[in-house]
Amino acid sequence: MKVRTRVAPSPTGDPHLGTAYVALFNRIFAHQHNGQFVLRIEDTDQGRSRQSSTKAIQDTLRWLGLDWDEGPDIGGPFSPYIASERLQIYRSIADKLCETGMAFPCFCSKERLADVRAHQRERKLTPKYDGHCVSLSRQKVSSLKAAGKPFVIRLLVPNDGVCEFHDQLRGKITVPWSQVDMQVLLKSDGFPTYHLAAAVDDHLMEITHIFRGEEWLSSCPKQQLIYQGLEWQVPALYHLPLLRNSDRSKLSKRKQATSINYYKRSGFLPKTLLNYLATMGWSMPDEREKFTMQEFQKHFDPTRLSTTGPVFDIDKLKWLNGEYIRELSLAQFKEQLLDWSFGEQRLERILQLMQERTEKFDDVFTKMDYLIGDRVEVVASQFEDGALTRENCLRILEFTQRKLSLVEPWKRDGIFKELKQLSVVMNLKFRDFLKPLFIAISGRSVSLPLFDSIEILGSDITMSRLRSAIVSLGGISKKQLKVFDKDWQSLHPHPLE
RNA sequence: GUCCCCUUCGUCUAGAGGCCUAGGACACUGGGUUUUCAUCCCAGCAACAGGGGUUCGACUCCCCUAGGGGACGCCA
Repeated sequence: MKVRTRVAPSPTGDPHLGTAYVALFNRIFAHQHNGQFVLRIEDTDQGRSRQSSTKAIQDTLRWLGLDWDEGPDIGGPFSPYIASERLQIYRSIADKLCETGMAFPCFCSKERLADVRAHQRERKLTPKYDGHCVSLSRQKVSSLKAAGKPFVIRLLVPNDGVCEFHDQLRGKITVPWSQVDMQVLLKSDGFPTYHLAAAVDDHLMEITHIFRGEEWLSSCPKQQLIYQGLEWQVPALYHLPLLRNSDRSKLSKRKQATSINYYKRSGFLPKTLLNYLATMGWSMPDEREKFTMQEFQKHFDPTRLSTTGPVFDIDKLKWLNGEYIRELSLAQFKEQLLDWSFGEQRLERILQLMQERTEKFDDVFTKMDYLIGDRVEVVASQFEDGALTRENCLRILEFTQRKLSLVEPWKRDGIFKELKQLSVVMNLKFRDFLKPLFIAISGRSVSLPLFDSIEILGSDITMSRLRSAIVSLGGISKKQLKVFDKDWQSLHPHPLE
């Protein structure tokens, strides 16, 4: 049997560990069966999709060694592999679904929908579309369209009965249709939603097996409806457990570093990450935990996949990485270390800052240490000797995180502008405002220029240092976070997001 | 709130009815090797969520409860 798998990330934000996790299993399974592994970019959200993110996803997957047989940059027999270049396809499928009565145009306003959902929540019902436009007559539809009224295409979902579908790891799953929303398939901007795009592309690209996150389990009924409406064969579905934070919630940026680049910049080897990810929810028959991708491919067996959500444990990741580091030859160690520390022009960037601040060569390395490796651990007392209270420091660190998460591109001048403006609206002297940031970023109150440092470190490391500084200061309580949220709102009358 | 999924040491996991006195790994603790540290070696700590069934026998099968997670968007 011909096996084809895919990973279909949306290019929003930083390349996520979850993407690598899912890509790994899809790729290994396809290659184990002499099949193809496809990378497809689902940029179906015009508002949030970024070109830069598409590139970042490809770069990091390649860095990990998770390269693909067909994809946006290398093409393939089912080109194009970018959703936004396939709009015509989705539209014609959506039309087809409308013609056969599997879907219908909906002219409801967002306000009305929000209203309906609010009422349903009040009455403790599952919030979903109320069927308002289901039985619009053809004449009515064409006159509304002619009048230029914006509309979406929705999937028609049965009122009663149950949906049955199959997950390879969990077996038969049944969901009452009454719980399934009449999902939008085509948005008013003419773009498909992920549900439509994924179903259509998977079919047209002849995808046979899908390994994806468990978060998609509840949308299976909708997808199955699309498949059945078109008389398409549903691919074999394997819903992998979700990677978890240490508190067992779904791995999230706020609680833990989720960006693959963070792990790269922290000095983990690609093979460590792949090996570790492979042990999340899967185990070798002989229980060995350290293995190569060749060994993984040889022994991978989806029936050994477990369904409980594994906590992503950095301690164990560090141990594994140590194992791999120690087995490097000295030459390899040297080469890889130098590339990691000074690659990508980093040394030049740093030395530019260093030269004018240097009197003797032996000053250099102690001053730039925090840009190369991890900074020293910070303690609360370091923040306390200035003009700011602990709470103010926390507020600055927290707001800086929020500000920086919106900065794009990640360049010194833009970062400066944003933070300068933040200090102004916070009504703080810039000097005072910067103090906790110097400590958080460099571990010292005096260091190389802050904004250059932040640019050189990159967003992932910067964010993690800010987060770690917040922890060192005792963290932000729920109550405090509420206060901060309010303050943040008042500083930004026109929300940035 | 509703629906769906999940439940073995703190964490990752082995376990497909008797092999379980529940095994391994990380972390932690103690000891040994080593000029220090790290590595390495040895030892220790530590779990079947609870309750009902089924069975001669349940970590393994079924049900209930509890807990955790996810989904409920013109996000993916």
